[in-house]
Amino acid sequence: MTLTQLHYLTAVAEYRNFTLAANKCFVTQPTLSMQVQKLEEELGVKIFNRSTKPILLTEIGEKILVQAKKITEEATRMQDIVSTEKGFVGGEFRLGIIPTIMPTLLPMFLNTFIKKHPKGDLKIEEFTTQNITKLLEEGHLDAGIAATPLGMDKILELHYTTNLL
Amino acid sequence: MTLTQLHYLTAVAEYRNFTLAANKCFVTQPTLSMQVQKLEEELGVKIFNRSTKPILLTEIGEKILVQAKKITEEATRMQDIVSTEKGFVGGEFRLGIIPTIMPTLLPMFLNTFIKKHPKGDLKIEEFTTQNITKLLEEGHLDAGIAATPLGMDKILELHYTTNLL
DNA sequence: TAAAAATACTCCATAGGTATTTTAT
DNA sequence: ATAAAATACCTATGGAGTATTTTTA
Repeated sequence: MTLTQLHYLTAVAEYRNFTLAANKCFVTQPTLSMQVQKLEEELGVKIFNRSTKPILLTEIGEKILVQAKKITEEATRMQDIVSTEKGFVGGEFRLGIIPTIMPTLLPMFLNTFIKKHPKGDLKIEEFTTQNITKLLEEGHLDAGIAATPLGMDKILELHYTTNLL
Repeated sequence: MTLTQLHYLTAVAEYRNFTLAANKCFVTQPTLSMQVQKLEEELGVKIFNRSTKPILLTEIGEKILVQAKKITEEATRMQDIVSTEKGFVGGEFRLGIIPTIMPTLLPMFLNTFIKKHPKGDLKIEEFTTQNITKLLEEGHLDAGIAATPLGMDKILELHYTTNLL
């Protein structure tokens, strides 16, 4: 039993369709099918009833799904725990923000940030969207909140900051 | 992050010694060391302080260990859930046993069985060792308890029954 | 007959092993 | 000097992909 198999199992249960679940997991359908089969084999039971039109969980499959979610949930928390701990060792965290969304988005962000980084030293400054992206590239900001019509390309470049939020 | 890595991590934390932990996990010391290193690399933190005489967990390592135990515990429960469900769906469970060990081993077995299969319908009959192996092969028994000088080969043939006990 | 899951292979990433070196008491 | 962890290298299991063949509504 692997964590990957449990993720696949959860996806299939959610979408009730192997092909669709495979796409959502960014793997091919045979890969996902094989892993679910191996899990079923290891546990010695059928988790899904493939005969029905929308695939359905077997009786025992329902219980397996519940447990699978518990495990993957705890596994996710592992990453959170480490991120949180790592988050406040660096001390200062510099956030750039555009004036427009100050009153709306900032409270939401602050709420999340304070929960995750109670010891964090947060510095907030107002900038234009252009300056935020520039300062991020230069390393003068740790994160930025800006309007998104700056292109998905740019947003993807910031993936390394997402786990800090 | 894999469940195996979490098991290794737990073992090292318990024995405070990579070599000893490796033995307990039935792998070699380099294998275990590498997996712990990969976990540390993935999480981006040192879990153990190797400089101290008996290896010690780092501050963050302590928190990681707690979470690792939660995850592996839930993973173990998965097996239990399935075993329990499989245990009583078949209804009757036929156990062959040799007279010699009736008074000694049977109580131990019963204790385990009842815990795991509260709804199980257990049928116990006395047979000779030869008959037990024969009846197992023929499918007339679900499990047997016998003296082990019948050769490891025969015992290995019964591996599919071990998780029922 | 279409859409979806299962098979049959091929490939390669990596868990695991053996041998050795490095590092700390 | 010695016990233990790290490193280097090799092997092989199995996760993932492509192509194809069953299924079943």
